[in-house]
Amino acid sequence: MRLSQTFTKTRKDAPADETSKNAQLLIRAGYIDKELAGVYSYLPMGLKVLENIKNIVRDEMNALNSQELIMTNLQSPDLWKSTGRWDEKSVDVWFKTKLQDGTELGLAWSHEEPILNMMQQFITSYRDLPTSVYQFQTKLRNELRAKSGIMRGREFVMKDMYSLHASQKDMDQYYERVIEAYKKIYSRLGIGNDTFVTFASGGSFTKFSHEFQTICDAGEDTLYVSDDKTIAVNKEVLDDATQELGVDKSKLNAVITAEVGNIFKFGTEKSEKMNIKYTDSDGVRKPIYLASYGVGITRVMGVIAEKYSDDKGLVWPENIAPYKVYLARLGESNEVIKASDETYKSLQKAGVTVLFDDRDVRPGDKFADADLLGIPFRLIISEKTIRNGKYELKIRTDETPVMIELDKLIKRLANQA
RNA sequence: CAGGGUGUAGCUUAGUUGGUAAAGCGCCGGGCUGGGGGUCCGGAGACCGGAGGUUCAAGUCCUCUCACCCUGACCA
Repeated sequence: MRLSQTFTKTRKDAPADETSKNAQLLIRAGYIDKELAGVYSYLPMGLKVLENIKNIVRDEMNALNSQELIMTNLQSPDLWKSTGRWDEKSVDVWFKTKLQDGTELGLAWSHEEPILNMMQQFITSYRDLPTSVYQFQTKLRNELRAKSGIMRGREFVMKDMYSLHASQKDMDQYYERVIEAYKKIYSRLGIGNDTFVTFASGGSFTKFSHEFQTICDAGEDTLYVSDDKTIAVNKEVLDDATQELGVDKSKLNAVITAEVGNIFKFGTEKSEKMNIKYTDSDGVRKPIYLASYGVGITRVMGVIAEKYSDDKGLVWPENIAPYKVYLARLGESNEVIKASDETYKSLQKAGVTVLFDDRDVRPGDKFADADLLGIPFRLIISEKTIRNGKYELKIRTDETPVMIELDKLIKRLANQA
């Protein structure tokens, strides 16, 4: 993409009404725009980041043989009434609306009931199990208070997966595979080392659920972690969980974290309430075992923005950066224009995503934008680099650049997909 | 939802005891520049969140209201 053709602009000042680091940086860089409190639009480059995160998650879900679909945002109250979750005393984040004829509708804050109801049409026999489906969906939640930029909004993107099984054992085994897949996801997203699988409250269906919590100052949770990082317990279940695990809680250290994923087993509780059943090999109708698995996609983006940034701006991990290279042309001579145009084409041809700063602005503006946007590699083409016959490459996190030949450069950048 | 705070140009802000709005950034035109948001000249851009009230006169005082932020509560 040529920067001269993008409509977004960077800015020096963050809006006064944004105090969270993630929103300040993302708005300054032109990745997102605030529409309402807790409601953000994703602009072209922000969307690229979001899609990159989704693609990593999608990849791992597909590897679990889960099938992607997409459910609706308008929901019928009937299903939710069957599980007692239409009542605002039970679920206090509902947005509710009406059709013109007065029929009540709910706006999707979750999709458990609708997705399971839909699945019942197809899953009727033990031969149909196990199966697993997932989606990336916009959830609408009437939170009393939105906060922390895109980390806790009233409208956000979530990946939710649901697995259906004929037995507890099968569900347990799949659940373990999902934990491993989640670990891979967070590792590929660049936050693996700071993300813990934790024991958390299981709500009414199971004693504990597992949360994936990432160390982040802007987070809302407190985790107690063992020195070797193998045990992590959410504060809300500290006493119960340490007792269950036989761990001395005084040996655990508190850290502030943000919840980036939550998985839990419903077992047969929910399918019994919703009457979701299959016919087993013995001809008996039995409730389906269910488990569900979420990843807060937009929240992950916020957490990464919080964690990977410095005083100059964002520092995207390579896997999710909107572009891999920021190609800055310094100078407006025909020679420099020609050389940079050619490099732009060569990189694209090699499959390297490039944001080409072809604007006629001062070098300082380009350096500042390259840093603020957080593109992993900055490549400079100028009279100087042309004279040297080499290109100047700087990694976002490095202080000093290196000089490199084009073929080596392309090899280096193209190999890092 | 409770408590606290803030609304003035696209953004960040200033605005005195009430007298019809000022600057920086950004934007437009031009000059000098050209490796870390440079500089100079000229210009456009705001019915001061909204409604009502007090007053000869309201950005400023009063009432109501809306929005946004923070702390807490809440958070399958």
